[in-house]
Amino acid sequence: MSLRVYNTLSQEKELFEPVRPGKVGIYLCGPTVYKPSHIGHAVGPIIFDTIKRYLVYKGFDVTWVVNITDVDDKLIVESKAQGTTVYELADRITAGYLEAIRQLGVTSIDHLPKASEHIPEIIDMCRRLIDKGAAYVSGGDVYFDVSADTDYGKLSHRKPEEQQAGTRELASGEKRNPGDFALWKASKPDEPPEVQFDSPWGKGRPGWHIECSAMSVKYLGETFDIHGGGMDLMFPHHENEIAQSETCFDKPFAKYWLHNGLTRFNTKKISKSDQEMARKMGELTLTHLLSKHSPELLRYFIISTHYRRPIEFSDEEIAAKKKGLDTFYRLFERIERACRQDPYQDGPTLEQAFSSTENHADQSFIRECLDHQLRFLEAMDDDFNTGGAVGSLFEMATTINRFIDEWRLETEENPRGRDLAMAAVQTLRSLARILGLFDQRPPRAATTDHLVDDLMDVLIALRAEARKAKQYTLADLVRDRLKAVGISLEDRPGGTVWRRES
RNA sequence: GGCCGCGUACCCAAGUGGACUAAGGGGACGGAUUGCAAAUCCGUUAUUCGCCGGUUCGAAUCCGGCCGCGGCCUCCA
Repeated sequence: MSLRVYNTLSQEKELFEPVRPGKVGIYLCGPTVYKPSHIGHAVGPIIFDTIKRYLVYKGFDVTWVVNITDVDDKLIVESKAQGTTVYELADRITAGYLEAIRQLGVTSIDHLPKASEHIPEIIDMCRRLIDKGAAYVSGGDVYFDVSADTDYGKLSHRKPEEQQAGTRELASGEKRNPGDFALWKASKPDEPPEVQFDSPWGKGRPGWHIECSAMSVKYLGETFDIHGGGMDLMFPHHENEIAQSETCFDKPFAKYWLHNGLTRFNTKKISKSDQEMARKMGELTLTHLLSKHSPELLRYFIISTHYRRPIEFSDEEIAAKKKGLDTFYRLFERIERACRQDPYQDGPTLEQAFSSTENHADQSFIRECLDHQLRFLEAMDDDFNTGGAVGSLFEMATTINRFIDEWRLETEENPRGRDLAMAAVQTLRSLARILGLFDQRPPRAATTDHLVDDLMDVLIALRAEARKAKQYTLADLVRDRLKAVGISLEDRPGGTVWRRES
């Protein structure tokens, strides 16, 4: 099977072949850390974490870089407004961002370079561009000369002269062309000292795009495989990165450009600065969402749609997705009861344990599960189609549930059947882990107070007595009252189990 | 105005030239199971993929036009 990825450069799906055989370099544009991260900021990290996991699964040696932009106009404005320093603000926001994505299972980032820690590299790159005649100094600023890049616009498929360039007034009488962009910005007198760096052109700070070019070269080389980011970054940010880097090194920059769709609320892009969005922003913040929903649910919500498609965020949709996730949690609980083994403990998969079985009844179950596995992998090979992959996990869950039903594994001793079912669950988990799901048992929503467990045992025992005596009114009363306080009872073949609804 | 993306059932969402079935989830309805529920399983819920044309033996899928929604061209994940 071969991996195909959609490349924004060519606007079609291409066969994925890394620049250096066996090795893959990925650069993802991270946040500018001036305000708390929102749900949209989590999409890139979650998708690319999944992409890296899949590439590693396929045997590639992957290096993944996510930048932190901590020197920028917005940070200067915001830190002043808050009466703090640029770095205090940046550190605080960065910490919140990293903690949020860590909770969301984004664990595979290799480097998290900060712009402020790469000033020498940035200055060096500016100097090289000036030496090449592709950039010019003007009043302490350094601008990239867009006309020096003959194929400028190839990523976003637009020509600079066709844009509404006249609308952009900026304080840039010094630019030769309206399309030229700042590589280096001269410090203004009122700017905080911590963002005034020495340079050959006087005190100043990096422009917006240059840090990505400088840092990607440092960690991934002049040419690397995958560059990612939100679709809103295609122009001008990514376009300018290409212009700088390719002009500087005379080599192709990133081979594949992957752009994720934007998260929307009420059909509008989250982070848009209108009043309605401003009012809603607090609720769309990662910190707030993580206090309301489990990280696994948020990750599953994002992963259940193809990454290029825009996602509409709503409480209704989150609630619907939660019910889907519960299907898997219930299956794991069921397996645990039937097999008296922890399904979150890694064990042999079907392929590992039952590759050559003679039993006919076993064979059809194994074949069915492996067929779902194949579908999962085919979906992932098709431009990381996580939505399709999730679908095959549901089908595998149904297959396993049916097997448990048909073989009555919950009530009848059947060691072989239980081994098969457990191995199938391990197969499912081995795939889900590529998506970053079901790696660990989700923490119990309730308090872990043993008194609650003991009291529930008492109630269930009393209700069992009532049922035995056919006092169903009483038995149902217990169940209804518990339901009202958020506890549901299930009378299963092996006994009554209870669950706290969260 | 230019460039880009999206439009599949009640909702979410795969599929992007022919097979398998237009996946899967939520919801609703019916059945098995259950004392009744819950959970689980089985079945039903798109003869049709925004609209109109075209190409083709064959189109949700390719081409053209139109309509609707959104993004970018200024800071954005």
